[in-house]
Amino acid sequence: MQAKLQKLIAALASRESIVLAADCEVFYEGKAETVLARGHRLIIIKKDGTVLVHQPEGNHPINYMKAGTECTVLYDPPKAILNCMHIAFGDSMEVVLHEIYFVESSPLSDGAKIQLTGNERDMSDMLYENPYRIEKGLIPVSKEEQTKYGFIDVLCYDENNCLAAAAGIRSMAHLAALPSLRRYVEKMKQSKGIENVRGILVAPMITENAKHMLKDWNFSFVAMDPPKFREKLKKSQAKLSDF
Amino acid sequence: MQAKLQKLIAALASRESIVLAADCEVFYEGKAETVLARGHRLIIIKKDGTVLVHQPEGNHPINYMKAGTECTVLYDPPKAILNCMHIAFGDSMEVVLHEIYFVESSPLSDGAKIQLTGNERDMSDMLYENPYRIEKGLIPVSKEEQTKYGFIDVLCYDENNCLAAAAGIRSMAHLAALPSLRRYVEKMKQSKGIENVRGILVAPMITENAKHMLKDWNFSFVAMDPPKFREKLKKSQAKLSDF
DNA sequence: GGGGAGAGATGCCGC
DNA sequence: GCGGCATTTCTCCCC
Repeated sequence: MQAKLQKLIAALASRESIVLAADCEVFYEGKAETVLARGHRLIIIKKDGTVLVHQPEGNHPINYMKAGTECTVLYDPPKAILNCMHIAFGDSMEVVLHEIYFVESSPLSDGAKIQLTGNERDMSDMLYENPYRIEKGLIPVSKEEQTKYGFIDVLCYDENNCLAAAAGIRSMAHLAALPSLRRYVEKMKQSKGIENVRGILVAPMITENAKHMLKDWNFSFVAMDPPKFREKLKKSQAKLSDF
Repeated sequence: MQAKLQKLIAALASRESIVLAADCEVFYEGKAETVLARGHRLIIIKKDGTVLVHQPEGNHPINYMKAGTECTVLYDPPKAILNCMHIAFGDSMEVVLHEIYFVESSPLSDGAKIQLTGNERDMSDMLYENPYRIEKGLIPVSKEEQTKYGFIDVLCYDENNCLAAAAGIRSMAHLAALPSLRRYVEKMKQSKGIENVRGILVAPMITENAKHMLKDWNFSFVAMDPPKFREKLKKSQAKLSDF
């Protein structure tokens, strides 16, 4: 125990990335309060002060502290205490270590950023670039307009010269997706003094409740999948072959 | 490299909890697609098939695979490839290992469940048990009614014998919190054939937009903090001292 | 820094 | 399994 604690204390001082496996209890107090009885866990301490406690199953840390946490170690035989405090957030976590199985650390460095495709931004771009996929004859006017009342993806005129606001959701469209579209349509009616502004929700799927609410408002739903990386890749390759 | 790979392969076969620190690239393909350039990371593989890739800073895994993932290792000098597949989800992640700094594993077991207080359930209980904190004269009728159109915390009659639906939010109340309350109030009006059903949102804080929307609907807002562990403790101690 | 909305959200519960 | 909703949500973007 003492040798492993020494290793842990040295690693904390050096600000390396640390992993330990231990039999421990955990107590958290902050935005909520939690108690976790004794069990075997992995504890990760990052150089920015992030602390994660992971059980041997499940995707999520069972307890965590965000970046900026200060960790101190107290040896109180036969147990040890890892004390984690985040002063600014008023958060504290206490890990009572009954046994340590291993401690490892390494001075990791990583500046890479992840590149992701198939998200809402790609959906929005696709709607603007291919309005015909929403409906024949649509002419885009503006894209991704951030208003005081919400967010709209594409504002268009339809073939009857009627204003239409289209909002895109990359996955299942729930009730929560609707108020911003509704708010925006209402605001357009008022500010332009028009009676008829259409609302169109574009998503691969929609829940029954959301469908009912759309019907109540006389809004439309258009089923469409979000673009994926391979499609984008194909498209950019096609463009290259044009030259 | 080869010795550490052997250790990794043995640990995967034994279904222990594994941690490795490595210089690696990561490619994911599934619900979206991601590319992560070379850098130093911690990789955690749990016995249930959860795989987490953590950069040396930040709370969240930069890449992950959920429980049920199958991992295989391929040695392709001078690099190695950790291949992670989740057939049922159609997800795959490839970790290209350029250098391994350490590999550790341990047969962790943990059946403990976390106990949490100060969440939305506690908020709901408090509203039902102390309706006077919302408004004088409220009489609770039902609690946490799950309806086809949404979720309501407490349904009451007020001192004028008017139906009032109260929804509690434990933190900042956003626009997204409102549609279910609205839907519920509308449904109550229709089903009971009543003109006047009140909607009350209870939360410690509310955004400006949500406040405006409430005003449009003639709903009320009541500011209230969620209960915390210490309060609950104090209350239960007070109850004990009654005897 | 606060507010609004998305996320490869995740996880839980209810039907 | 789908749907609705909470989460110590977290993170990004924009005012």
